Amino acid sequence: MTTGPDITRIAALLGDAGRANMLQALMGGQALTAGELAREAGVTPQTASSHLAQLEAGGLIARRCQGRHSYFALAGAEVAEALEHLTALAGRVGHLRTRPGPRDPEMRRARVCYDHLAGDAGVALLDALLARGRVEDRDGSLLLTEAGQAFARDFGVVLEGAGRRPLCKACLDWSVRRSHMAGVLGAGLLSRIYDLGWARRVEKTRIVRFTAPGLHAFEQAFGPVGREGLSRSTGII
Amino acid sequence: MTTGPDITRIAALLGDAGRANMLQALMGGQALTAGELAREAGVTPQTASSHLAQLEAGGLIARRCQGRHSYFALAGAEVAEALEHLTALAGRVGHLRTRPGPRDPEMRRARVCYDHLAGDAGVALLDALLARGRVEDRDGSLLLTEAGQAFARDFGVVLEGAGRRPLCKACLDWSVRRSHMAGVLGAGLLSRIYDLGWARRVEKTRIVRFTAPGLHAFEQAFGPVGREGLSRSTGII
DNA sequence: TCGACGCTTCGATCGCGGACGAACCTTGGG
DNA sequence: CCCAAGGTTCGTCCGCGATCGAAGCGTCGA
Repeated sequence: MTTGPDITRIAALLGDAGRANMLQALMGGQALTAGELAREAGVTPQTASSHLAQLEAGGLIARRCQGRHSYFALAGAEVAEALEHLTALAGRVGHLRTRPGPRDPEMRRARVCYDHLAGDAGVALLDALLARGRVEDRDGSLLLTEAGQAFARDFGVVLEGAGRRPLCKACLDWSVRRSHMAGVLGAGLLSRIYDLGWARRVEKTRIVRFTAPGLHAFEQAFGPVGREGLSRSTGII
Repeated sequence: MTTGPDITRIAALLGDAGRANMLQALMGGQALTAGELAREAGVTPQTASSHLAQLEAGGLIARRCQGRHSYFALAGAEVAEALEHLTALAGRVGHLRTRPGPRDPEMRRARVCYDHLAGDAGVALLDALLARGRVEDRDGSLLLTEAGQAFARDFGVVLEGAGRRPLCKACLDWSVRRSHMAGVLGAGLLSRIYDLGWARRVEKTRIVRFTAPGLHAFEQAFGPVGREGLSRSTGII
C-alpha cells in the first residue's frame, strides 16, 4: 500500500485530449474564454464547459467570470511547471497557442467596456493607479486609497451615491488579457475623459478614439498606452 | 491544432489507479515481478499483464524476463522524477489519498526516490551540500564544485562512467515540497549510506530507516533532519 | 516425464465518461 | 424592451478500456 498524494485524479484530467489541449493553450499565461478553449480543443461549447468544470474542480485552472464570459487561467505556476515536466517526459516539444482578440487595432487600443475604458489604454490606466498608490491590490480585489480618493476628487470624478456598486473593480481585458479599471471609479474616469475632450466614442462601435492632445494629456496623467504595463508584478491578472 | 508532444498518452497511463499503484511501487527502484505488481495494484494477474504491457509500450517501464518471471522496473530516472513532480502537484492542489496510512510519517522523514534519498533527510542532504559549497545553484540547475568532487571522492562515491545522466540534479520532493539531491551524486550518496550501515531499506516499502548511530553520523556529515533547512536563504525551493 | 506455477492471450462483459442536441440563463448592446 | 451571443445544464447516445474467466504457453522442480 502506497502513501502520499494521489496522482491519478490529476493524471486522468490530463489524459483526455480535449482537456490537454485546453491546458496547453493556457500555458501561454493568458486567460482564455470558454469559447476560445472549446475551439482550441476542437469540441463543442457544451463539452468544453464540462471539461473546464472538471479542471476547475481538480484545482488545475481558475475561473473568473466577467460579464457573459468565463475566463480561465492556469491555477498557478506549479501547474505550468508540472505540465512542462510531463511534456519533457513525453519527449517532444512545442506548444500551440491561440492568439485571440479583436481584429480591429483601434479596438485593441481603446474601447468601451460597458461604461469604462478597456484595451491598452484601460490597462495602462489601472497600471498607473496601482503604481502611484491610488489603488491597492488586496488579495485580488481593488481598494481605493485615501490618496486615490483625493486624486479622484481633483480629477472631477464623483464617487458618492454609488449604491451597492463597488468603487473599484478589476475587469479582465479581453484584448490585453490583463485587468483594467472598472467599477464606479472606472466609469467616472472615462466620463471625465469624455468631458475633458481627450477622447470620444466612435459612432456605432465600441471604439474610443483619442484626440492627439487628448492622448498626450492621458499619457501625462496615467502613463504610456500600448506598452508593457507596470502591473506585471502585481497579482492582478 | 495539437502538434505538440503527446502528454495525453502518458497522462492517460498514469490516470488509472492500477497502473499508478504499480508505478508507485516501482518508485522504490527495485524491479518487481508481474505477480507482485498485480498484488500491489489489487487486480488479477491478467489485468496486471495488460497494464504492464501498456506501460511498457508507453516507455514508462522496462521489462526483463527471467525464467518464468517477468521483472519490471521504471524505464529511467526521468520517469521517477516526473512521477515525483506530479505527486508534489497533487499534494499542492489537495488531492490526498483517502487513507494516509501509519507509515506516512516515516515516509516523509526518509524514503527512496527511485535511487536516491528523499524526504526530510533528502532535503537536508541537499541543504548541506549547498551550504558548504559542494554544490552550487546556477539558475535552478545544480553544479558540482571542485570541493564537491573532492568530497564525493572522500565519501566513497564513484562519479565516473555516468553516461549521459547528470551528476547533480534537483528533484522536487512531494512531502517537503522543496528539492532534494538526485542524479549520479544523489544515487551514489545513498549507496554509500547503505554501505556505511547508516540506514537500510525497510522491506517492501520505500522507507529508509536510519540506525541511531547512523542518523547521528548523517547529521554530523550533512545537518539536522526534519527541521527548517539551511537552504532557506538559497534560491532552491 | 509430469504436474505445478507464473505469465500471457483471447473473448466477453460492462460501466464510466466523452460527445453533442436541445433548452435555459445571463449579459451586452441597440 | 427586445434580440443576439456566450455559457451552462440536462438528457441521451456510444465507444473505449478496465476487468476477469478460460485457455494457452513456457519454465521449474521432482
